[in-house]
Amino acid sequence: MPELPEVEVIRRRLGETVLERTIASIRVTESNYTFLTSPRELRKHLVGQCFTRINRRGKYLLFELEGQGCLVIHLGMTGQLFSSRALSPRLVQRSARTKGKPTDRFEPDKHTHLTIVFADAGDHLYFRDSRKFGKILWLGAKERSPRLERLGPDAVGITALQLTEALAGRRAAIKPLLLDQSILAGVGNIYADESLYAAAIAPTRPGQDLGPQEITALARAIRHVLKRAIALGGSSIDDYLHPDGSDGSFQKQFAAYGREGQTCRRCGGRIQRIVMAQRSAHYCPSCQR
DNA sequence: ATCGTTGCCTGAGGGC
DNA sequence: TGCCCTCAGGCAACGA
Repeated sequence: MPELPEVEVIRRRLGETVLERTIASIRVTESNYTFLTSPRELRKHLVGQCFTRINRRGKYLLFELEGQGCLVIHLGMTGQLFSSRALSPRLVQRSARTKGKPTDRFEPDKHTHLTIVFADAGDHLYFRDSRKFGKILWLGAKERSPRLERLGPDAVGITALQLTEALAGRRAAIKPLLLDQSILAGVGNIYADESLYAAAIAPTRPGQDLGPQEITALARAIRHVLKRAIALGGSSIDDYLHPDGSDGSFQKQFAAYGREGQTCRRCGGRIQRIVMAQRSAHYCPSCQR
């Protein structure tokens, strides 16, 4: 599930595929996919234009057209963005499965909702999203999107002061608070668990009960965990892959997430999984306080 | 204002 | 082998 590090890695690596190339056409699959901006409208804005820059806000990617606005993409749970040159056995297997026939390379399938074709006849860009939680919309230069306006400060640069202000008066547990994109933008379930582990704070602690030292430690842990994950290319579990089809490797470094029943690397205790706000939280009850 | 819950969606994996 | 069930979770919308 793409969170800030995965989205950032895609942002950095997608440049060579999409920047400064004239868009020839936009293809939509059999799609009953819900485009927040209709494909017709997207075509109107994009065809004949070039993306000049890719920005990121939390988990949102913003593909800018100089001065005109941007194509906004949120990957949701299973969204993927990759080049038609991507060679990935996993990807090929999946498209073969959904197409019901064996193929030796990726072919757009029923989950491939959008294809951006460039005029230079090089590779094109696919957006694929089996669970359809992803979002695609056009945002004009002077338009504002409530989705983006709502976002809190970007998690990778979160300061102790920002976190202190955000947590003041919050009775809810710290774990669901970290997942709230209006508090800080970019953290999802994996990195919330990993950050709380790194800061040795239990996910069940009410936000307002964290002391200054704990908040400082937590802010530092969030920044550190996210940067380290970016450096390792993100976490490839389930659907996430790089635009070229390769995998990230941060999943090999998980200390808490997905390690239920395994030994805590810090204190030798046992990692536990509990459910909070309908989501799993993994932590070590003996050293996360 | 804040908090917790629900629904959206489909593939994977377990049990039988 | 195949069927049914449950689970995964980002986010908006909802009710309390």
